[in-house]
Amino acid sequence: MAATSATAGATREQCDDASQGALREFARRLRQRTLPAGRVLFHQGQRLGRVYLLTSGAVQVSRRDPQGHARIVDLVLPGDVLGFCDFAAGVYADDALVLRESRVCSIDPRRWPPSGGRDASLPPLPPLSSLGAAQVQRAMRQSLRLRLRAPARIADCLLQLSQRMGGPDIELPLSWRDLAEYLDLRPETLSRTLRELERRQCLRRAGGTRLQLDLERLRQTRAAPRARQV
Amino acid sequence: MAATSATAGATREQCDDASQGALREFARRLRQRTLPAGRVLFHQGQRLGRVYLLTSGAVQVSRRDPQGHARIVDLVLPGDVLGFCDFAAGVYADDALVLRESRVCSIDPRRWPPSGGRDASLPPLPPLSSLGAAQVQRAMRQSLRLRLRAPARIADCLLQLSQRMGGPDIELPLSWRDLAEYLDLRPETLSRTLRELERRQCLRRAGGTRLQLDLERLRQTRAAPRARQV
DNA sequence: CGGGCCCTTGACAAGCGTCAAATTCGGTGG
DNA sequence: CCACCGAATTTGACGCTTGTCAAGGGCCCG
Repeated sequence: MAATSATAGATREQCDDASQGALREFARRLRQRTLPAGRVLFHQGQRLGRVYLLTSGAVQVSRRDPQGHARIVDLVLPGDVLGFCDFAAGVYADDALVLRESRVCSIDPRRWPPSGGRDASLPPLPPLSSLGAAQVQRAMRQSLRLRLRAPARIADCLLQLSQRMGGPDIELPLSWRDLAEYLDLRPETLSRTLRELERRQCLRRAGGTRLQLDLERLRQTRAAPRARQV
Repeated sequence: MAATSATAGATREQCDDASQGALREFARRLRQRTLPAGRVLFHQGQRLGRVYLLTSGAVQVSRRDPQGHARIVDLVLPGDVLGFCDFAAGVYADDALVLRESRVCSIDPRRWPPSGGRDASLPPLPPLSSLGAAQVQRAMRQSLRLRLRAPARIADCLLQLSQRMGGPDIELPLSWRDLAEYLDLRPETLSRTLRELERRQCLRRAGGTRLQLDLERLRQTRAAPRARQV
């Protein structure tokens, strides 16, 4: 049972992988900029000028709630699209902050696909819409993730990170505190659950936010049913 | 405090309203089909042919989890876009089921904007991308909703329904059981929380899934902080 | 050295899930 | 029209998960 579930999870991952890989492939044919950590890509309320495609590094997207507290609503990893959700409104609804030095393609939606991308020997650049589709997928995955219990929620997030970073040894692009906020957990709960995952040998903490993951055990944790089956 | 929060919520609603209203306006210029309740719009795994725009009725989107249990991941209301998330993959990832007789515009992404829509006296039809942006917005709202406690989560959902249905008296397009599943609550919890909302005079149940809402009180419930502020 | 922030741990409480059972409701057949 | 069935909903009792509060340790930086 756990085995089949873990397999199904792996299938979903591969699907994600394919999509991200394709976007990264396309990104290679575009002009990229390198941005230092701490740079702000865009502010809430700013007029929308660009849609971004991340090829390395990490970006966080946060939104102020009515109480004025900033909530991290999205974590953008290599291969992800950023800023698309504000396309229709014409105004950015969130703040985007570069967490680690990142390489991004800055895309002007009005000039897509770019004329520089015309090369008959290569497959055509995807329509702008398919970039949007990638962002819907990410938002949907976060919705599904929030329906999991703390251990599975964390496992799903770490598995995604390991895919994008390309290996089982990763360093988080944000603090534990911010990761907790992104996963809608309290820092105390995250800390306790990590200890529990460590006890189950799903991962090892190697100083700071560095982690060594056991992908197979993490998949089992993610696939563990929310409760005893009826 | 509660007042400002409620106001901020109203602003978000108006923003949503504008976007949905715009899409509905555009939909009026397209050919529409009427679909009876129970009709399946598309199946998981089916090759993607169309993107849909709903102008009346309601559609649910569900996905099988690894245990084979269908989870309702999206509720599509008038003015919403449907099926866009599968654009890039070319295959539908979910099942879409018509809950109530609905009118939909069926959009072929390869032929957009349609030549029939060319009329110099009207504003141009929006790019396909902006339809995608609308769906990202919806997925993001569901993510934010799942971060609320049960009473606020239900209040947010009911407020959205009342907007789209155009008044404080609404009839849910799905059963309580399915609404609970959509909101990631157990039916028991939904039932108990509804009783509590009724006690607070946020709503009255008028038989079956018919409801009379007190929008102002619901906004206050939604805006109530998750916990005592530090 | 001192202060502040992040992370951790413990104790406790609240919220929600789980189970079991009662009740309501819609539809069906007599 | 009424009895009956099954599914949906409701209610109660209870327990697990997570949030909350308080306190302490480690680390960086002034």
